[in-house]
Amino acid sequence: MVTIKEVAEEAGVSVATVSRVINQNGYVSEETLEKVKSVIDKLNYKPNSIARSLYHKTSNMIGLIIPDITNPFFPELARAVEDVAMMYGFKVVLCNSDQNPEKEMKYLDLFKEKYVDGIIFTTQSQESTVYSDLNVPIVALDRIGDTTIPSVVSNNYKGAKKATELLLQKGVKNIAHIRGPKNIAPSEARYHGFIDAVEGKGVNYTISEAEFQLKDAERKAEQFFETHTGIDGIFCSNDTIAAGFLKVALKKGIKVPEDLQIVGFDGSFFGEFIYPELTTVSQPIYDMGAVATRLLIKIIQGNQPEKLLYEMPTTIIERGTTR
Amino acid sequence: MVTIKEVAEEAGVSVATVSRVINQNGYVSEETLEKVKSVIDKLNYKPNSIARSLYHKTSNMIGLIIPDITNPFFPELARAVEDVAMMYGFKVVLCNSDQNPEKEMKYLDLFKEKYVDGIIFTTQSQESTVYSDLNVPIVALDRIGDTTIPSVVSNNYKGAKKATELLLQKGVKNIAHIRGPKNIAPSEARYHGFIDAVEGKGVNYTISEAEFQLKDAERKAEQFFETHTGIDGIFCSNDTIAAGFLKVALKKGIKVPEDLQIVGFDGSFFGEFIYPELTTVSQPIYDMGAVATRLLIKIIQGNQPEKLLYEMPTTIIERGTTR
DNA sequence: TTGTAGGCGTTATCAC
DNA sequence: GTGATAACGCCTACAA
Repeated sequence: MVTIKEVAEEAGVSVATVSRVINQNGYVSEETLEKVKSVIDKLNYKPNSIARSLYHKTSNMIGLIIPDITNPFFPELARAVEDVAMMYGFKVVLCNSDQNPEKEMKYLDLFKEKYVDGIIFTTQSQESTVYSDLNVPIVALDRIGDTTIPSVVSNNYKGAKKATELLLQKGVKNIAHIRGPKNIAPSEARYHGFIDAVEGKGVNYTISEAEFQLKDAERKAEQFFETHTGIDGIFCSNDTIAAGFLKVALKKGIKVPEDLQIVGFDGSFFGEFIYPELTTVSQPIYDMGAVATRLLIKIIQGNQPEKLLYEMPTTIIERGTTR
Repeated sequence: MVTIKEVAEEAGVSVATVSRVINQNGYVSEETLEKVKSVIDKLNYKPNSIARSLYHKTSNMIGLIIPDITNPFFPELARAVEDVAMMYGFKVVLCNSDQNPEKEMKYLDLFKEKYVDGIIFTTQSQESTVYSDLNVPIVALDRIGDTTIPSVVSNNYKGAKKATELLLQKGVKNIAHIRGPKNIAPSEARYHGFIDAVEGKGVNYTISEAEFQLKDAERKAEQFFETHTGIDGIFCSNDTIAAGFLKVALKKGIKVPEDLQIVGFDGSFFGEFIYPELTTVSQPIYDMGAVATRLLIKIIQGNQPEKLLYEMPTTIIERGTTR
């Protein structure tokens, strides 16, 4: 690694002058400017960002905490964060928390040590690690509750309500909702959306529960179809659950969408991989990541956010599992 | 952020002593040890890793370059790298190169600036950015060609051969291979595996090509089924292509696996999401990431790798798309 | 317009 | 056993 000192020597000037050239501040004569620039090129000098960080207490890095990159929801989100951060000259450090508060704390410490300029975190669980006193700009993604932190979420309640209404409007008479885990905020919101769509409408409905995992969904589906008959519409709390129920239904010879209609939630890419293709409530995942990142950068740059809650709209994508 | 100096003052000792306590080297009397430790706890002092990096020219960070985290192959890989790195006290910076050499170079510069201790890169294209002269321990994942760099790959050739032989053994008479792009090494290796399995065996075979993307695969599948009749077995270069072909086949009312058998490659998670479940050649993705990371850390710690090429075995997972 | 020097937080060498 | 102190690479008052 070539240092600023070497550049200075080679150019026959002081390090201060080189520094001025790099940072384009202070006075530098045209002549020395050219000279220094050419030496920088010649030596392929790149300022050491560690040293810079030490001085500025800033790193041009954004820390991103997600539960698990292996969960299909997050790669796109992470990608959006990276892309936008990149555009503004920030780098991203990505960490998987596994919803484990200890791991989360560990990463937060890491971030502080590394002088990250800001943090975006996505954690669907409701137990709150302490984010308030860490004195770094922060934005929450897909999380509600902590009303003091600027948040970007999609409208889970409304999306779920619309999805349920779609099923009813398509003629479903006996509807089921397979809800997600109780301690996960979006799952809760979707449940309420469903309830508010069916309550008082004179339709039969039933509620089951499954984890956001294929294996568990399949297991629950097996049980479900044995104990429930006559169900002709299911709204699942996410696409993974929907995929599990669809699979089991097909295996049992149930005709989809003729005899059973299914709607998922998320707009995961794999919804198009399966056949019939999954009708789903699509979240603007990439946009959510992009909005959150822009918001964070704004705060980093010293501007106050205009509002604390950014609710992003969901859209229904009608595909093969509804008529 | 509380600094070593503040701890020293509070404890009534010099920074040198505090440093000794933190790093557990040099002599410190039992008494001062206790004193300093308690102050560290009380002030919740964490050594600043930027300052450490500056001194040590080391960062406890590993740089990971992948083409695109949005491609289902990579999240698991990234996860493995992170998990193993974590176990050894390293952090991971993840970057998406989009197979773009410029972006790659940019990240490599970033890594050098940040004193990363080592780099793992995965790039399926064969054009080689210059990795040799960057003077940082490096390991290649899923890439062949540059024989000077320690590499971890799965046995694409052998897996493809086995997959093809499986189809033949299941009674397939008219077999097709949908190969991946020509400039991607694994796709090339799988092609050769297929060829070597069918050549001279007296079976009819045909070759088509598709991108590793669902939309393109579907388009190619539409064309394929129109121009080819009597095909009763297809080996696809990856699971995404297989998913596309399966979808179109089902749409056309072709019975799978009765009239058409399909085998994919990768062992992507979504193979279980579709119905019938995809028979596939599974790569030990997580293990590949883990092995590469351990290898890298070994090199970082100054040990020479025993060999330059680590070939990981593939396994066939027979599921619903074969009889 | 340019250079000197102190400081960012930590570690390691060398005195004491 | 412990404490100054120089050094890591860079930036910026302040001096010249």
